[in-house]
Amino acid sequence: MLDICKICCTFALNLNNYAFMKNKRNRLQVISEILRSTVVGSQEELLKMLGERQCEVTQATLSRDLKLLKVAKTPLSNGTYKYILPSYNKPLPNQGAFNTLIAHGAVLSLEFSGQLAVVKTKPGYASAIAWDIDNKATEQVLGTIAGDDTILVIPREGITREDILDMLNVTFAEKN
Amino acid sequence: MLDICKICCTFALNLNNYAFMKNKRNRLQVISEILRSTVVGSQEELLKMLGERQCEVTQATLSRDLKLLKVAKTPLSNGTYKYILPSYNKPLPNQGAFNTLIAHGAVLSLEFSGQLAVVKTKPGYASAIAWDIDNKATEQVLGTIAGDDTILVIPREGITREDILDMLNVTFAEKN
DNA sequence: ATGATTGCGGTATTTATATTCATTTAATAT
DNA sequence: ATATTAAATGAATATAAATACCGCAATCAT
Repeated sequence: MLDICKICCTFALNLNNYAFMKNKRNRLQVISEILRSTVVGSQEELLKMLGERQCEVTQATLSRDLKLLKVAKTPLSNGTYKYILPSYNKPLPNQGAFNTLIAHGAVLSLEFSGQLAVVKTKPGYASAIAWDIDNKATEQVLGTIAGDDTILVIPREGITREDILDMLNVTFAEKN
Repeated sequence: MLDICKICCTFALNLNNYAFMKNKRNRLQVISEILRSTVVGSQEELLKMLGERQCEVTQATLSRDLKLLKVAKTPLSNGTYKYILPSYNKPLPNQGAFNTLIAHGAVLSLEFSGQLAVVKTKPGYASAIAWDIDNKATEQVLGTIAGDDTILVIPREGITREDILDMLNVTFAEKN
């Protein structure tokens, strides 16, 4: 007897309309967005930002949310701290070049063989794209080896195909 | 007037002899090792582990150390937390000749993923080093694939990580 | 319906972490 | 050596973050 909660449903259909929403799901979304686009150094700070976006909660809830989202707190070089989303929903810094290449059809295919991934590219493009992958997915990828039109991607230990797919999906998604 | 601190020098040469060391440099090293090999959820916990390794400090110092090392605290799926090292100061997996080569700068790192090993080198060095490996380690190594700055080493079946490390140490010992 | 169950979220609190301040220790210059 | 400067550290404290506890509201099972 599957019955869908009307409220949840409503919100599910309005994921991007933050104005009048005050449920968890949306809040998590908002938190993600903020953390993706801003350097936030404490929960209090984040709390304030949430407030500005009509998400009024307490620090306790925020702490729970961050735990749920697996947001890590990491020191920065400038002596401050930053909350960062886990890699699979982390923005790839400087997405420009890589996506442009995809958009232009430089990346032809992606296939897996066991733990390894192979990216086929237009001739000559491999090293350029491999460099991008190296730099944007250091968390998932141990290294890449590029020939002329083929890149071998070696995921880190513990990284699943899904992880790699997620990582690339984010990238691929951006092209549209 | 460049004069090298004798103590630092000593310690630099004895990075693995923790027994009698109680300086910062070493402690950071120890902390790295612990975090690399253990799930640590709080500074207190880490503090205890340090104590067991003759690094007795206070939480204050530890906090500063972690900040220095840019260690992030991240939630795990099981509801606990973990301190994680940033990827760029990940393991220099062992000591010895190979590390000397690392120190000399041509080989930047060696990491394993499953049965495979990936060697990172300075740009342009990969094929040269791969060639050496190919020729001197046919017993352990099935083959290598070199890009510009990355070598994929494919060990033969039954060859352990230890074997590979030993091989590399032997192979590169002669070079210095 | 009605009681059970679950998940969310706030308050108060505990626990954990960062920092200030004072002191010691080590490096550098004289 | 000795003085000077800088780095490292501990004790105490301030700040930040996690959680125990409670109540509420929504769903579920009967």
